[in-house]
Amino acid sequence: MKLFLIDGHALIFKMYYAFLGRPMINSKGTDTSILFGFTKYLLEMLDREKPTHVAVSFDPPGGTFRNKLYPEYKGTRPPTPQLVIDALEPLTAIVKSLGIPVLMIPGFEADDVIGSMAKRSAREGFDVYMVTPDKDYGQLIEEHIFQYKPGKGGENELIDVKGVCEKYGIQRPEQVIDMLAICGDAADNVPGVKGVGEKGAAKLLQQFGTVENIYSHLDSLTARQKALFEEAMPHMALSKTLVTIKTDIPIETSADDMRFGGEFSPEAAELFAFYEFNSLKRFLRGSGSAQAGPRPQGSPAATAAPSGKDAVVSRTADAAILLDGDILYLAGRDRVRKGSPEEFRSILEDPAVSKAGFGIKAQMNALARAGITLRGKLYDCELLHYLLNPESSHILGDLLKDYLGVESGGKDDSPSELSLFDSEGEAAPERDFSEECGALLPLSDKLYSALSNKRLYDEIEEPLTRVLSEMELTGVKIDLASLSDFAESLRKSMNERERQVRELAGEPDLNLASPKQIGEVIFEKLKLDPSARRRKGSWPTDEETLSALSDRSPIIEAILDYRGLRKLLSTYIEPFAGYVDPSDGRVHTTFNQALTSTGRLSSSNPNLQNIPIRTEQGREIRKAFVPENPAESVMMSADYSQIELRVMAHLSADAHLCAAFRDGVDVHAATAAKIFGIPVEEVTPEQRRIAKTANFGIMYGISSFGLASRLGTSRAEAKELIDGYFDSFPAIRDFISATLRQARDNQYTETLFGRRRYIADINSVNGNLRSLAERNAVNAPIQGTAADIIKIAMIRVDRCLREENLKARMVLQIHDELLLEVPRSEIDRVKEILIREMENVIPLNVPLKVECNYGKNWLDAH
DNA sequence: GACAAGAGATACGTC
DNA sequence: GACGTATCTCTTGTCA
Repeated sequence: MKLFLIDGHALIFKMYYAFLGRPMINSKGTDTSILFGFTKYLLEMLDREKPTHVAVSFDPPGGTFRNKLYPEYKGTRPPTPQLVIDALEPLTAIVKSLGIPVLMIPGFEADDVIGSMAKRSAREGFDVYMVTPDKDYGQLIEEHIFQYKPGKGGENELIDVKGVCEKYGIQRPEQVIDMLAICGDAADNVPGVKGVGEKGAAKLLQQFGTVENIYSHLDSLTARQKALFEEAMPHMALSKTLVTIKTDIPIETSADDMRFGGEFSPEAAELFAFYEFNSLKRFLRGSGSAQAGPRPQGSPAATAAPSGKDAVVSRTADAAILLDGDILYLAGRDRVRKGSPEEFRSILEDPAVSKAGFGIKAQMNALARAGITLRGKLYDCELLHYLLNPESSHILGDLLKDYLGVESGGKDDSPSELSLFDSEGEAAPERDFSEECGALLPLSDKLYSALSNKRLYDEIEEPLTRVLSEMELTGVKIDLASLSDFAESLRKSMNERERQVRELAGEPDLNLASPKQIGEVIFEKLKLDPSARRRKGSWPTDEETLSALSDRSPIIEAILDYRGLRKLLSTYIEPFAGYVDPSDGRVHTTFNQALTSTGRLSSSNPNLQNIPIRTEQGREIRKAFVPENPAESVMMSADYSQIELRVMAHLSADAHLCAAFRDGVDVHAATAAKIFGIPVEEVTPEQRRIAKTANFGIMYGISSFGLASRLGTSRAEAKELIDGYFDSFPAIRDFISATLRQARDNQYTETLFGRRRYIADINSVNGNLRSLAERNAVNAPIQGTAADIIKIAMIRVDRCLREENLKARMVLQIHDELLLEVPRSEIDRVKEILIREMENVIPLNVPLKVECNYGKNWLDAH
């Protein structure tokens, strides 16, 4: 892993001087020299060095701790040129638009931030490159920390431990501190020992090691040197402090926040157009709709740069919106307005006005239905809070209370009614939400500031909202006519089964849907299993229990058949008619983006993520998912092959599992070969099945008990299998222990992209709770990373389809699968896009593999 | 005491 | 491991 930490101020100054004689002025008369030079240098460096992680640090406005220690610090410098001051805000916006976090901590200079981040990251296993011409950084260099020094004419110098020691004639890089303290620094107005320069200092340091040790041996110095050092004595400690770069300031930004995927936000294109960086546009390949044109009122800088005074909570959105029925509330920082959506159309559609809100997707859909496109960056408090803690409840009233101390709501409102836009989409009648809307701005500021990994919001959840909104609005066509034929035959079989069961039971009025009645018949009347015990006062009649009794009586098979048929009819067939929108004949599900604890989406009203596929009869239902016009379009499905197992292979870096995926072999068979210690050709289907169950079981953090029940073996055998598995794949055992340790220490686990799930019960004294927590702890990063990956893929696929003006539309996401409706003329192109974008979301230790097929309906698309 | 609404349990579909 | 839905069954609330 390669982390580039860029000293933003140093680079700004470098560019200031570089363009001093020949400024670049754009068509609007703005001097863009520094912005252009900086951006060009940055992009070229990224392109050349291909870092995996990047961050830029700027000095914060206002003084630092050094000024407090020594008011004359940097006191001799001429005032900062206005061009440099003016460049800071726009550069912050540009850097952020390139997907690079800006590190700025009040009271500390960029070098302290970089020093602390460099040391921390080196400990975390990074090779760190500090991009700066400043010689002070030499003190930070160590085995995995380098100084990357921009030189003249595009040449860059890489300084390592050996390099810095040779340069100053010292033994250790830390001695740079002593060196600077002795020599002083005219630019920073650090006094040092007057009369002793680099050469003299190097000689003394070679002999004595440190400034302190020199003072202990003053008598060994020449008389002149002794006098000079004695004179400098009173301020030497201060000099040393001033030149020592801090390496221990806590920085919130995590490694994942700095991950650099070469993905630039659409704002980058807008900014490049605005500043007329025409020659740099080539770097923005495939990065969003570039809407050229001027940006009003200085946004996005307004949303980007934290003010020096209030850096803890930065301002996020420009306006807040809240749509309640036909009333739109629109809040600025000073007042709230109320009116019809149409009255606020221009603001709603203005991409330069960022908006705070709560549950924005539903409101975006409602606006879209009114012909209004909600544009601009969104700060959805529900989503932000979901990222902060996915498992807590996200209720606006509660958030206002918890984060702002605002008791909102009229006297008549019970707190639960404050949950706006619940499934009914209905808020309390005649309630005025002005107060809530006004509070959304400070709330979004706080939530966003509280987020440790902002990229997860900025680059995944926020852009995904629009994609999901589009998908919901598009909907999917269901061929009700074909379903009704199928339903008729199912109903016949079901009724026949019902008749059989009642006859075999001798109960003409038996309700087969009642587990209570079924239990009584099986265990009390027919006594099919005398050894069975009631659990929690009722007889167990689940499929597993009943299947075990299938040879005792034909009634068992008939009951199970009945249940299967009934499930299909009542869950997947009969309700569909009610979900079809009469205006377009399509079903519009709702994707809940802020619900699951792992980061997956869920689908409801209806749930289109659990349409049957396993059984022959169930699969039939998928035939009803068809394109709008079969002559023109097809259904296309693209699904990740074994994504969670691949994620586990990556996270654990297990050599065998990774190799199996890289070689493209059957992983379950390879697993079996390893566990059973036999050549892969000799693996039997049964052994493969066991290995497959084990693979999934391990991922779910399954217990020996759970595995035994899945495999239908004893706990002892299952335990043996697990042990054998871990012996064969020790890296996975290590991964699980490390994950559990992390969960115990932090109370949370994280996905590859930094999505957190809190594991509250991980240290519980209740064994059951603790075991469940442990399984959650292991499962969440795996399932969650897979969820992050497909979310990113959806955003990119959506972008590609737009950029190429394709008519193909995503209609469903089923966790590891995307379903699209694709015009026949676009089949090849869309297939190419799907495979490319989905497989290349992020490079892992193993390849991501996508299967893509199409057909006249969803079933045929597999 | 009848009825409705809500909560919880059970079962089962998907990934 | 993560979900959503249908159904039954029991409890609680409301009204006469």
